[in-house]
This record gives sequence, structure tokens and C-alpha cells, in this order.
Amino acid sequence: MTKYTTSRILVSTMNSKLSKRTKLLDQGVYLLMNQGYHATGINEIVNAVQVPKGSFYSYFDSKEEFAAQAITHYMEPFIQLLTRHLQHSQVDPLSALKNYYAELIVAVEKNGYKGGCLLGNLMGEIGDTSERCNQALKSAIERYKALQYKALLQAQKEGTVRTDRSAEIMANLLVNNWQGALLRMKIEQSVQPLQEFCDTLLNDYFVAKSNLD
Amino acid sequence: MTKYTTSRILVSTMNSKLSKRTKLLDQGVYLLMNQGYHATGINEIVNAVQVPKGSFYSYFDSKEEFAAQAITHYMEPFIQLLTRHLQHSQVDPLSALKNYYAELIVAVEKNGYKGGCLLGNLMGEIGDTSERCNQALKSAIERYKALQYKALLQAQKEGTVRTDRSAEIMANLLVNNWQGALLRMKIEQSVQPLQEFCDTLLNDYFVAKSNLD
DNA sequence: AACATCAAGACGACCGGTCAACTATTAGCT
DNA sequence: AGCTAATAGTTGACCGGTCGTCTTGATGTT
Repeated sequence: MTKYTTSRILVSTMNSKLSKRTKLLDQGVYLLMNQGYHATGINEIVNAVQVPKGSFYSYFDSKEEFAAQAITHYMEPFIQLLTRHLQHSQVDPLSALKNYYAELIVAVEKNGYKGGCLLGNLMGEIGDTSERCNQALKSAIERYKALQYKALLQAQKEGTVRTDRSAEIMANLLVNNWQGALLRMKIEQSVQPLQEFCDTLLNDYFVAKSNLD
Repeated sequence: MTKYTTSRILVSTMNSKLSKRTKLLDQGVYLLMNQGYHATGINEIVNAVQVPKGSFYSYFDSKEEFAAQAITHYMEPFIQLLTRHLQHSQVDPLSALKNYYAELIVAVEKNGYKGGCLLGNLMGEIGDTSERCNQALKSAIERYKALQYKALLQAQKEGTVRTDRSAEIMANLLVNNWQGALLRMKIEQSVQPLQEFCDTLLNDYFVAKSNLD
């Protein structure tokens, strides 16, 4: 019984520390996305989740390392959402991509066009000045692209996506151009740039000729 | 002769003030592009061009107003370069656009892929938090797009660009997606994203069917 | 008691903007 | 024309913060 009690306390401590760390990352993602890296101070992050300032460094080595991990943390829900769409057994890969982007468009509109995407924002702000974050951004984008690449490859096999352009290039176009459209959305306060992007690539350019209307 | 001398001094003073202001803007563009808005302090700007710090506020009302004007200042050479290409009497509008982007690609590669584009960077960093800069960004992008829209419209009339997609949407795609490609270029340290963008839109998607190989 | 972990506040640096003191220019007077 | 007072422009020190990181005393664990 002593052993069982010790084990429960140990698990509880670990979970509490993970929970605090997760809260910091959640809050970091939120603030970094809405304010940017340099305009977001550590005090604001820790105060928002009731973590003492001095404790920050027991979770993260530095602000830069924190941001790098916030980047990875930010991507998780997107990777999960896209994976779910792609694993939908009744939907072909191209339609799954379309559904995925359509769902994102609804979400950003609901969010009042604010923030856009953490990846694009930080690429612009600290892509040149933080090697660590640059690395995290690159990895995040690469993971995102790889999922879309696989989907396009499968769609090519199924005959719904053109084969005269490589799936690699098409996945790059999706990932890169989505970022540009999100930036424009932010200043125009409109999802029109996103819709134009989807129409152009997913409903037209990528579609195999035999599948076009 | 007294009148002539007074007139020369007056002109010289005006030119000196304009020259200092221009130097501040040039330096501001450079630093904002390489470091971002919040990581660039006013001291760094004024020190770089030997202007006393207190004088900064006789040129610009605030840091925010300065950045807004740096945005407009930054766009001038691009507008001029694009205009020159489009006014080239021996080149059709679509080829002029291609030549313009090809020239930019050479320039960013020569610059070591650094900075990217001030517009995209600041949209991501302060597009949500500075209304004044958001306005300047919007105007700058709109000006840039308008030039490209006119070129595409003319190209449609000449039969080199497809007509089943509006020139408006195509100009938007150019402007938005170029920003996304530049962000990716920054983290990948490669012009490949830019080249893929140009190949896709200018050499394929935009081209009238009868002009495709 | 000895050791490990936590965290409040100190550290040295930086921030944008203000303003008193100073300098330059203009207006008014003789 | 020359001088003085009034006005306009310039600017470096200052203001009241903020910043990320580190130190050291407090607290927790064994």
C-alpha cells in the first residue's frame, strides 16, 4: 500500500508539471500569434497562467526555446485535424484536402481573421534572426507538407489529381501559398484570399483534366 | 546677389532636411526588414544615420508613423521597377511580368535570401496590432496589385493570358502567393519556392490555352 | 542534516516618448 | 544697418517603464 501511494503521488506531480508546461505553451501560442514574438514578454505569459516568473526557466531554457516549442505545439491540432480528414474512409484524398481547408476557413472567419497562422507570422518576424525558431518552423512546415504530399500522391493514383505536375511541387504550392493568403486575409479582414487560393489550386489547377467540369 | 544667396541657402536647408528624413527611412526599411518592428529600436535607426534621437520626432510623430511611412517608402523602387518592365515597348505584358519576377528572384538570391519582403513580414508581425501600419500595408499591396491587374488585363486583350479567370483574381493570386513563397524562401534558404510560384502561375495557370506548348 | 527544487526579485540592458535647456532664426525697434 | 526681444527648432538627459536571465533565499524531499 505504501508503494501504491508513492506511485500515485509521483504520477500526480508529473502530471501537474506537464499541465503547467502545456498551459504555458497554449498561452504562448495564443500571445505569439496575436502579438508576435518581440511584443510578447515572458511576464505576460506566466501571469496569464499563474506560474511564477522564476519558474519559467525550469520549463524552458530560454524565451527562444519556448517559442520553438510553441511552434511545434501549435502544429499538433492541425496535423491531427488534417490526418482525420485524410483517414476518412468515405472521402477521396483530394476532397479530404478540400474539406480540411474549408474547415480552416470557417474557423479563421469565426476568429475574426485575427492572428492568421503562427508559422507565417514568425517566419516573417524572426525567420532571419532566430536560428532555433527557424529550425522549428522548417520542421513544422515540412511535416505539414509531407501529409499533403502523401494525399496528393494518393489522389494522383486514384486519378483525381493531375499527374503532369509532381505531388511534391503541388504540396509546396499548397503550404506556401496558404501562408500568403492568410497574410492578405489579416489586412483585408476577409476570407476572400483564402477562397481564391482554394478555388485556384484545389478546384482547378490540381484537378486531373478528365475530372474537370 | 543677396537675394540669390538667400535662395540657395533656403534650398540647401530644405534638401538637407529631406535628405536626413530619407536616410532615416532607408535605414528604417533595412532594419525593419531584417529584424522586424519590435526588435528595431529608434536609437539603432538614428545612430546609424547620425541623427540625434530628439530630432527623430521632428521628422515622424511616432515609431508607428515612421514604420507606416517606411512601408510606403519601401514600395517605391518596386513600383518603379515593375512600371519600367511594363512600359518596355518590345515586351508583351505577360513577359514583362515574368521578367520582373525573374529579376526579383536574382536580387533576393544575391541578397542571401535575407529579409524577404517588408510587406509580408510586417503583415504577420503587426498586421493585427497597429492599425496605422495595417492601413499602409493595405495601400501598398493594393498599389502593387493594381499594376499587375492592369498588365494581366492587357495580356488578356492580347490573347496571351486566359480570359476564363478574372484579371482581378489573378492579380490577387500573384501578390498573395508571392508573399507566401518569400516566407518559405527565408526558412529554406532557397529560391525554389519562388521559382515554383512563377512556373505555376506565370508559365502555366495564367497562360491562354492556345499559347501553351 | 543534507540535498534538490522552486521562485521572488535583482540585474544590466533596452524601450518610446518627453521636455528643459540650448541654439538658430525672425521680427521689431532705433 | 545693427541690436534686442520674441519665436521656432533642436536635442541629450531623463522618465517610468519593460525586457530576458540569473541569483539566492525559501521551501520541499529524502
